[in-house]
Amino acid sequence: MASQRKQFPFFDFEAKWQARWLADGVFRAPNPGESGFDPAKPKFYVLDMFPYPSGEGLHVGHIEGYTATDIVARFKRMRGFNVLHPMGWDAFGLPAEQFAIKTGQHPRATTERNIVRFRAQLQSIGFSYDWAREFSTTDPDYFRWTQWIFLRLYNSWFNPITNKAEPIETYAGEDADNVRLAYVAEMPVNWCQALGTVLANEEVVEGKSEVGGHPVERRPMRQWMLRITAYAERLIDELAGLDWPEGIKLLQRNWIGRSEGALVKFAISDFEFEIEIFTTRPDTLFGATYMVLSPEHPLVREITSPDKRAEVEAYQREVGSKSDLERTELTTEKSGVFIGAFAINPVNREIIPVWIADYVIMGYGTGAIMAVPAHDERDFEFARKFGLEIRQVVQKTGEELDAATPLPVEPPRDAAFTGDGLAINSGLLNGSPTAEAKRKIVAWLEQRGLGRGTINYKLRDWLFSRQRYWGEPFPIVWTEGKHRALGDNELPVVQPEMVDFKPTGTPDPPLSRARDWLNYSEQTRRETNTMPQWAGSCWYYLRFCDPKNAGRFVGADAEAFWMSGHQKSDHRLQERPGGVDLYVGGTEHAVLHLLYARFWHKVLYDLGYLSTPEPFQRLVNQGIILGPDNQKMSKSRGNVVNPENVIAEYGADSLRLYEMFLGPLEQMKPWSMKGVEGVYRFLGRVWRLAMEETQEGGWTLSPELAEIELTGQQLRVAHATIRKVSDDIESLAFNTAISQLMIFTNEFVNSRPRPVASLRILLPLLSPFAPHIAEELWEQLGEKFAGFENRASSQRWPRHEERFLAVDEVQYGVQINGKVRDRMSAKSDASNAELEESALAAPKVREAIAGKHVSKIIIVRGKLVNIVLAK
RNA sequence: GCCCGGAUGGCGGAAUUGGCAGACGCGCCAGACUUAGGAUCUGGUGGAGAAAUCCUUGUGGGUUCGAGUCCCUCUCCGGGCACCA
Repeated sequence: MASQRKQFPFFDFEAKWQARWLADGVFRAPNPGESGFDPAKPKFYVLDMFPYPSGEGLHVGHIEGYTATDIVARFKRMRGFNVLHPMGWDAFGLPAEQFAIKTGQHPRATTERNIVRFRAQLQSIGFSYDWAREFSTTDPDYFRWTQWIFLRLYNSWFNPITNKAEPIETYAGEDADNVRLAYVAEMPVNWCQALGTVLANEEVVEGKSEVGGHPVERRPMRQWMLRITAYAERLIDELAGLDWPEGIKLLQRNWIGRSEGALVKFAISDFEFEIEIFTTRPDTLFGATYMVLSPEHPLVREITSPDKRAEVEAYQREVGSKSDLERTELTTEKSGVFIGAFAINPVNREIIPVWIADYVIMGYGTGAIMAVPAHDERDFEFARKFGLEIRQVVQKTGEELDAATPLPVEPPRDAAFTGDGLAINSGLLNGSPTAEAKRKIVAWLEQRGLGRGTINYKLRDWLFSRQRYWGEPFPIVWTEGKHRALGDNELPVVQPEMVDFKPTGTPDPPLSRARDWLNYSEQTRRETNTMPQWAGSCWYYLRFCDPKNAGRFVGADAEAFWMSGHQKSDHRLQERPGGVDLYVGGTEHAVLHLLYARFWHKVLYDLGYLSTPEPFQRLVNQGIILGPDNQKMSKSRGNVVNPENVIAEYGADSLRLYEMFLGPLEQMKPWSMKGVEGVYRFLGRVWRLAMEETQEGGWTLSPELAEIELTGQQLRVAHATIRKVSDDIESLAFNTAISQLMIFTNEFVNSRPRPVASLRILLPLLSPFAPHIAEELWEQLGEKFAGFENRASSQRWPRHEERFLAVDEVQYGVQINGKVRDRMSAKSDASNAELEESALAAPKVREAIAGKHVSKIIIVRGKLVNIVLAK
């Protein structure tokens, strides 16, 4: 294969154009106020999820998303937009640190080497990034502002009255430390001994670390937390206005997990205590036959009866020693212990037993529930196992309910009924449908101060500290056990140079060994945790707007321009909500990066630093590219396609084109080398539209080229192509855009002489997809023909004209009872009566309808005539 | 278990959103040019059948003049969540 002669000399011109684009700064996007900035052009911000520069280099999955955005960026530029299309590096993280430990090199050194490789690879594919905006999250000039944003979080609180973040000075309560958006808490966290760090829930898969598969245990530790829960409501509500895939919105909604319900207070018999429970089914209060507390619930110690104490403590120990893995594996078998206490049901003063069980968890709601076994599956299972009463209080609608003669109702035997129905056995609620019963009982509880309606969220606060070296240090110092923020003027806080940055094997972070650095002053020590990798990616899209700004995280003018919501389309001024106009990346970030970034963005917006409430207006997820064997690409399967090999064999344009031709962007699809050859041959045909091979094996302009008019058919194809390619790029349907470019090329391949004008149309259309070959042919043609000035990539995008698309004869299908029986052609302006007439005259139709009665005729103009026969 | 998404020729995929299923590409077959073809070009190519014709969008039903597209049932594949009260 390697010896095969190339269809066109991509190896000569691809690198040449890449160098020229860079040297001439063709894709520089000047900011407002800079020279070359044109305020008349509307802005378009098209962003990739920037990569973690691993040692593996770029893979084909990166390139899929990056090519898609590059096509859009190039297209929008040609359409007259100010296009912001940046690239950078998300370079903090565990792999770099682990690799550094293994090889004994500093993570900064290996990171920099990986960045050089990634940059070279991206440039070898011809992406039109504005490289002047490149940065890495590991640059002190960048993470100084990451730390600065952390200080904004630390120095603000969420005011529930205004429903937004405000400076901490506006908080009138006692201890501001209780409400800061960044706070310290002692809590059980995922500790991984082997990695020597805590991990976020998302970094733990089935009880093991996602990286390396090491065991993870729960351990209470003092950690930094971010109060993302304060934004739960807005993070859900404001999804509505975003142009995101519905699936991703749903994923975020489920992750945040909003549920409406009520808090209800149960008094404890013989104690002063009350226990508050959360329920989504207050309408079933009359069916509560026992109560369950989480084993970790603080009141358990207070109300357990002396004779149950030993048993209760044993159960607590047993649960506490279980890993999350064991706890979830045991979902089938319920366990629990009666603690010898009784609660009083506020609606009927009934005395019910209080249990503890690990199916109630401390982190959700109040860590306590009322159990209604007849109408909750878990309670049902538990009640059956321990022989507790099951009392039906909701009747399925459809079952006849006789209000006069209530109700010897059989308790359910095999399953709980969890649906909506009519309340029964429920005092004042009897006969009410579920929704109404909920309203009634909540009002009843609120009147008596026994409870209230509320909304609960699954979302937890974000564990924000890691015991690592290779991350952003916190701009925090500790004096006598009190934390305090450093001043903005003390940023950046840079990690000390360390030779040994291995995990300590204890919860003490590596930075705790940096003696000199650690001592901020005589009395004061630095915080030694570092931030998680997500920190840097929470705001990088903002920094891209103004990456060199030394005085602010992003200049106000630059932010207002690139993140603005006003967007002038070609035809009219549109009001849009603003933010990044197109953001492309993988689904794996659906609930992590994308949620975290929205949270930070809203805080900064609330505090007046930003002009828009949401960062990413339109989001698109590219589908995974599978190996040729239809399996996920992985080294162990040996089915990984290396893009470097593809470029060497077929060129960068073929690689770009193939990844886009493969199928719809958002769909999962397998790689095929044969497919690469297909688009490669197509580019060869494009090349030969303009070029002819010489005796010596070089290339010269084709002598067939001439300044002649396009035929009617050629014009029709050309303008249909302009229209389809334009529409398809807007809707990111690149595969069909490319097939239309193929149709165009096939139309002209055999025309001799060949109109040069065809290339004036084709090359600009092709240039977003295959920019190198388009530039090269444009330049070659300019040697001899007029109308090939500048570069293909800087041409105005062609416009189609409807008049060239018109045809005067249209083919119709003629159906009988919906089945095609014949075809006919008709003038495009033929009347319906004429169409009917000629359809009925079609030979096969006459045959078929002979002796039958035509009951009606349906005409779809331009498509078909359907003759319906009476039965 | 629950929630999303998907299933169309030998293969990747098209189908203006209810209107002639299979665009474009791969593969395959035949031909042209050629010392040669694993280059290029031309033609053919959903299945069955000699043909007329019949069948065909995972399964089974329904709505409609007309269904890949809408509704219901089931099967399989991919992803997410997983005692969230």
